[in-house]
Amino acid sequence: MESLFSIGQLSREFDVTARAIRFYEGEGLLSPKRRGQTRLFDQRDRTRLKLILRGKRLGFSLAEIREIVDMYDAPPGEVRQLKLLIDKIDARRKRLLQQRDDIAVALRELDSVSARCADRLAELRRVTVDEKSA
Amino acid sequence: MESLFSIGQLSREFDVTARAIRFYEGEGLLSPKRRGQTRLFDQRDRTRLKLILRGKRLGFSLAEIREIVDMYDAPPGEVRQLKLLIDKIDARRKRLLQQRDDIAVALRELDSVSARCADRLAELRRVTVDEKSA
DNA sequence: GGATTAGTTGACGTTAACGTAAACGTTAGT
DNA sequence: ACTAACGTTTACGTTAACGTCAACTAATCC
Repeated sequence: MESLFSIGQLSREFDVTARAIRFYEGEGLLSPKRRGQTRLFDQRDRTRLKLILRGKRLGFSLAEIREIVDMYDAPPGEVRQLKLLIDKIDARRKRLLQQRDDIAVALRELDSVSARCADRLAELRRVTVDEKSA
Repeated sequence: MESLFSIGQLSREFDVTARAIRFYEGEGLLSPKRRGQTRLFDQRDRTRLKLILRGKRLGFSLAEIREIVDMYDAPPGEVRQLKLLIDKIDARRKRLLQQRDDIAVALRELDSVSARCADRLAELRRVTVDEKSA
C-alpha cells in the first residue's frame, strides 16, 4: 500500500509552499514520480522532505542538506569514497555538537534575562502599589 | 583597564571578515567608539560580536539576532513593552528547544549511517582478503 | 458549458548578507 | 622620502532561496 501524496497535501502537512517543494525538486533533493504532468510523492519523498526541513531549522544551506540527504543512500562501494563519506559524517557531527553547546549556553542566558524581567515586573508592581496607597 | 580592540584584531580572533564587522555596525548590532576615523571596539562590542556569531551558527537571521542582542539591554520600564519582551523570550526558547530536539534526532541518525559505513568497510575488507587468499 | 479547484511551466523580482574593487588617509619602519 | 600594513568610505556585484506573476491544462461540480 504505497501511499502517494500531491504537492498540495505535502504543502499543507509540512507548512511549506508548493513553490519551495518544486524548487527542492529542481535542486535534485526530491524526485517525485509523475502522472502526466502532475507530481506524485511517495513515502521516500516525504522522508526526504522532512530531512530537508529539519536541516533548514538547524540553519543548513540547501547545499549542505543535499550532502546530508545523500548520506542516507547506500554507502558507496569504493573505499576512497567511503572514507570521504566518513569524513563528512564526522564534520556534520562536530557542527551538531557545536550547535548543541551554543544552545545550552543560549538557554542559560535566556533564563537569566527571564529572571531580570521578572525582577523588573515585581519592581513595577511595587511602584504601582505605592501609587495606590498614596 | 578597559581594553580596546581594532577591527583587525577582532577579525582574526573570531575568524570573520572586517567587512562583515562593518556590516554589523551598519545594521546597528555594534556601535564602536572612534579615534578619528578608526573604529575602537571595547569589551561590550566583543561580547555582542560573540552573540552575533553564535546566532549565526544557530542559523538565526540578523534581524532575529538584533532582537536577541536587544534582550540583553536593561529590561524596559513599561509594562506593555515588558510583556512583549517576555513573549519574545518565550518564542526564542521554543525555537531553541525545537533545535535541540532536531539535533538529538540528527545525531542518532548520523550514528546509524556511521554504523552502516563501518559494516560496508568490513564487507569490503572481507572481499579483499578473499581475493588475496584465492 | 461555465465556474471552481488543483496542478503545471516559464520567467522575472526580491531580500539578506555580505564580497569585491577603487580611491584615499595615517602611522611605523628603513 | 618611500613603502608596507592597517584603516577608512562609497558603491556596485553576487548568491541563495525562494516569491510572484502569467498563461495554460485537466478534473470536477452544478
